[in-house]
Amino acid sequence: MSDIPTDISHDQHAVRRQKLADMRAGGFDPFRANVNVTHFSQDAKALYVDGQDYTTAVTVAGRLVTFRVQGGSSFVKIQDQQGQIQLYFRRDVLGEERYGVFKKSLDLGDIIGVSGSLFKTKTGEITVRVESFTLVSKALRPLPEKWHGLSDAEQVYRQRYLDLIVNAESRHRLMLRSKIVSAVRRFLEDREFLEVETPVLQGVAGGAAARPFQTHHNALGTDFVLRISLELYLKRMLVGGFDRVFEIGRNFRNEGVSRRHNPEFTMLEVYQAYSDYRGMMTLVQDLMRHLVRDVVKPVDEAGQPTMKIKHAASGEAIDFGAEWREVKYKDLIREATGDPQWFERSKAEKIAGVEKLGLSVNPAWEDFEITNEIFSKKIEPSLIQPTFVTHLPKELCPLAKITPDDPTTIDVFELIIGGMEIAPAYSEQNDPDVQREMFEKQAGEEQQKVDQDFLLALEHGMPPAGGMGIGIDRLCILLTGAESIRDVILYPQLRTKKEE
RNA sequence: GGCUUCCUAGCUCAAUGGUAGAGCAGUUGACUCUUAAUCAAUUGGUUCGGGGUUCGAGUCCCCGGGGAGCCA
Repeated sequence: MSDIPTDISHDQHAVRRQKLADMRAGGFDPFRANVNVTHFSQDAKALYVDGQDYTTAVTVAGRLVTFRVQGGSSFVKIQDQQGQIQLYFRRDVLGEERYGVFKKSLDLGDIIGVSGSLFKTKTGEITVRVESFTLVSKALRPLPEKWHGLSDAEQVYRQRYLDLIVNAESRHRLMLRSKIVSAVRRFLEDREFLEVETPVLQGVAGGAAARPFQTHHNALGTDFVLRISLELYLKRMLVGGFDRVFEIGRNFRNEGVSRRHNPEFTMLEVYQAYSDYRGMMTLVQDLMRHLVRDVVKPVDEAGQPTMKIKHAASGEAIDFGAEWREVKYKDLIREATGDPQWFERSKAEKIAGVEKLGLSVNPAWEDFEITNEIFSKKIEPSLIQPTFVTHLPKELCPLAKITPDDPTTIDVFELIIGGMEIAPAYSEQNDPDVQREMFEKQAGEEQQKVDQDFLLALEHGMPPAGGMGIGIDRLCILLTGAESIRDVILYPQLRTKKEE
């Protein structure tokens, strides 16, 4: 049958191709076969009634991940979306010929469907005793090592499917991401938020300060940029009378790649009319606690439900259940510099102060940029427990309302968890004249970057509103205890490999 | 973009500048309740690519490719 010349016996690809060729020569082509699956693996196991062996029939399918042949009986495991299930093949059940096919033509990695009945083994594992099986896809390439899995980072990212097959942690983490996104949708829909979709191709990259990707539309003869933020189009929805809207979508920023940055990343933005930044505080806290309690469901050492998740980078346990700290930006700066009069200091004094903290700044920077260097380099990374930083300097964001009793700050918060910015939120600026002034000041020489169409929309009247953005990737880093954004993105951006 | 570091069999990893090895996987055989099954035998290498130093390079040096970490 499988007459494999010894000179290819070392080449697993060649051996598998030979097995496929033999099968086809024998009249069976796995790539033309299929199976009518009745259950996923765990659902099938749940059907088993204790003491009632061989009474429940199931048809399950999946990838062969364990292969243990011992003469006339064999145990194998297949893996599907729900996990693994053990199968028991016996010569006296299947007959000499089919059992021979099972032993000779199947390999680890093949995808098979089997029909049989459930029983429990001596060691207590619910197993399918196979009465018939079909190969429905031949794996021509071998799986990575069964015990250590795949650990080469490059292969994990470039061939994520292999990582998902052999690394249970990755499978679990990336499935958890799906569940988190789904739960965010349901949470918002339950509160009457409408999900909308706004343009990715935009004429002006608004809503944030970042370098966009450029592209071109041939038929329109127009240059476009890929969006860097969802903000300005969602606010137009508020003008249009959609009072509670959100979008979960991809943003693109043409900047560095790091453990916390991927050029394309997923943002959630939420806008709620007649709310403000304080309303967003309640919303995000409720959302995050819901995600921890009902989706991530962490347990402590004793196996009891907890609201704490271990922060991979610091090893500290982040407690989502405890009261979240709220602190003003300026107080954090005064605390970090040990200078109660920091904001009254001259620029030269500020530069000296920043350098005393071991940071270097460009003397051409504005005062607020110098101060903000302390925030982003010293303060932010140290805020591991959930912290609302409020009343940021107005220069940091042109889209928020000025604080009524302090014209130098804005009514916003920045939620920091695990040393990362997770969610900024504002009381949204809805005064078209103030907004125009802020935009023009920010654009400076580049007035063409002002989104005039958005300002026109504001002139039609936007209700007062609270708005918030949440970086979904970073949220997933936190909630899954991942170390890098690449661990929560299925296909993180890598260099394309050049052919020799 | 800069600095540091890594790239060895399908996978996970070894190898003072001196004959490239192991485990898993593969191949052949034994084995009808295994759990990283076990037992016996056995195949498998352009050491990322190119150049250099050396009697001799996986190892040292240079150029290039890719990954990771830190920085910008």
